[in-house]
Amino acid sequence: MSISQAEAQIMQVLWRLEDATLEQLREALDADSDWHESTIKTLLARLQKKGAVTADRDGRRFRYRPVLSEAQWQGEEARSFLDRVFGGQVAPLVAFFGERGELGSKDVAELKRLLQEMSDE
Amino acid sequence: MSISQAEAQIMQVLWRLEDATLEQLREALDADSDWHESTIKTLLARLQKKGAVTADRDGRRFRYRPVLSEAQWQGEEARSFLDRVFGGQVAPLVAFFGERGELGSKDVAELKRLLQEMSDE
DNA sequence: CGCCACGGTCTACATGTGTAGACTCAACTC
DNA sequence: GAGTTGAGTCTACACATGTAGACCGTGGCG
Repeated sequence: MSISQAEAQIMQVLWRLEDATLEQLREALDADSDWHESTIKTLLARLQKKGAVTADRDGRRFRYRPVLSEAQWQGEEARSFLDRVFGGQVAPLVAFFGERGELGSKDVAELKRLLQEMSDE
Repeated sequence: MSISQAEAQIMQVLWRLEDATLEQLREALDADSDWHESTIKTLLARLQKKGAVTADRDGRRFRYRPVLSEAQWQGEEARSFLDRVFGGQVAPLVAFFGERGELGSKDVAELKRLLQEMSDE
């Protein structure tokens, strides 16, 4: 099952903190979202139901821990995005950004370095 | 306004054919989807409402033509995907696929060529 | 020992989306 | 000229999602 955008925001925090209580989540999310506590609770419940996080009792509260890893999620998202929008190929995506001049020379250099590394192995 | 996944499938056909009647769409879509005619009609109506296609009368039927271009759509999708999943950067995406060994040597070569071109300009 | 607060669960509701039937209107056929 | 047929419009409905209130149970405080 795939997780929604709002759910992913919760996951981002969990990936960063490794695990967290509701309170920690509330604090962490306070910065970039203005969700009510209730909303966070709902999203957590949905994530549990989807099997993306587990909740282990820790005293009176629960400690939420990601089950779905960030890399796994990124992989799924990237795959479905590329398939949907760029026919499953990475090169056209890069070409696309290149053509639009959205890759600065620094990005180009960085990418070259990456590719060099890859072909060295 | 953004278009949904099913709507994008309709657009794919329109981008390929430049413009099309309902019948042509039905035929073209018959291959990869098993939508009822009604569904196609609904999606077309929604796309018109969103301003992504126009319908010009051509005799008794309408000729649908894309307003939203494929490149525009790809750009929006790519931007939102990268922001959401890879912090807005292309390099981490490429690195990600690289690490997972999902880039064959041919892909790497292709990407290198692209980058070479870019830095030549 | 009873109460309160906080965490957790249930319920709710609007909107978008996938999917499709029902209805209508104009044009081509006989 | 009237009926058929296909194109287009309206209505419908289930499910996911974003957002949030109501309620409930338990542990810590006084």
